[in-house]
Amino acid sequence: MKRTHLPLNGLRVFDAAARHLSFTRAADELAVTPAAVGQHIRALEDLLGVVLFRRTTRGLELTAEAEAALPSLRLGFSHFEQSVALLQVGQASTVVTISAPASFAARWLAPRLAAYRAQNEGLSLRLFASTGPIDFTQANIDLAILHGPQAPDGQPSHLLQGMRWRPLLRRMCVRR
Amino acid sequence: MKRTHLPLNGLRVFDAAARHLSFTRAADELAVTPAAVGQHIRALEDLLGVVLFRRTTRGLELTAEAEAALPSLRLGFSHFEQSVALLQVGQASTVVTISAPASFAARWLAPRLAAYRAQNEGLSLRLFASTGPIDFTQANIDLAILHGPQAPDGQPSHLLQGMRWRPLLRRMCVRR
DNA sequence: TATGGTTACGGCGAACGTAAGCATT
DNA sequence: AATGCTTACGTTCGCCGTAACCATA
Repeated sequence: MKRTHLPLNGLRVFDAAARHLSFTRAADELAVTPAAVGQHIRALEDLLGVVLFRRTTRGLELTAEAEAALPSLRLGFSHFEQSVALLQVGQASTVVTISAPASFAARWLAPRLAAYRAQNEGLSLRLFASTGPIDFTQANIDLAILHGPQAPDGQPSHLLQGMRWRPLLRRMCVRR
Repeated sequence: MKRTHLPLNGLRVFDAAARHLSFTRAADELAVTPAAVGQHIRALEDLLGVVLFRRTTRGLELTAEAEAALPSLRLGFSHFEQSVALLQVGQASTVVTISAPASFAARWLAPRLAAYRAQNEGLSLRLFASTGPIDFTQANIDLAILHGPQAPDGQPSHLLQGMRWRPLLRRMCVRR
């Protein structure tokens, strides 16, 4: 089946139900009702033309087909989790990415940053030298320092040493 | 991020957009509009707090974070595809699973089946000896042969040699 | 002017919950 | 009775399309 048409949500429900061997407990994990789980599994079985579970009066048993497919499915989820984890590297609260003009970064910021780093064990600072106007949609910047006559489009800025220091929050924060 | 909360559909859109480096072409692949793709990507970026694409006026560029996450994401999809393929083993039109009483299978069916096999190169027949009443929700049976005074719950059946031969189609077929 | 991403808004259908039912222990 | 899957039915909300907008080449 082509990637475009994979029943992703159905597969997730299948994985949960198979791990718990119970629609009820799977529903609990997924924060839905058992009926919703049953509907997903039924839809998946109908779509693929394969019975996934033998329904016994006390719980479930996996069919041979389901058993065969589960290892790959779980590998798939593991890779998805890893992928999202990689996306969120730099999102950990201990990593801050700062953009600043190259000269300012070198002469003013870097020395103070070194001291700050020394005092904050475990805090990771990434420093980017900016070349032009900062666009928070262009990179994953947490904090930008730049200079100019005025802050663009009314974003909050603070005067810093005769320069303007602009704590332009990244979109994640700005948007509640 | 926990498996339960992975934004699966968003990740699929991300994968498509990253492969094409274009929301428009990704939308084409996914059979939706570019607006829908943009909405998914935006939602994913907001959810994860990560910018995935630099929007240039002519197309897209991947951010470093996105670049780092893509290999795992694609591995994940590959495993999902393999998993579904495994589920559908036995669904290929060249594989038919037949359930029949053990004695009937051995004495009547097996010899004829052998001949039929010989005449139909590439057709794979799986034969299951049934022990009790057939329940199509209990296994992945394509065709069941059994005997008794009457077919259960009005499912279509054909008289076969003084026994009742019941072509109880599996759910996939019955339900259009 | 053509291309392509962005935004606002409204409609529709899939997904869900509720509640009742059924089978088994 | 208690557990647990199933089914019917009504509702809701997420996804999508439309259409207008904006920026660049």
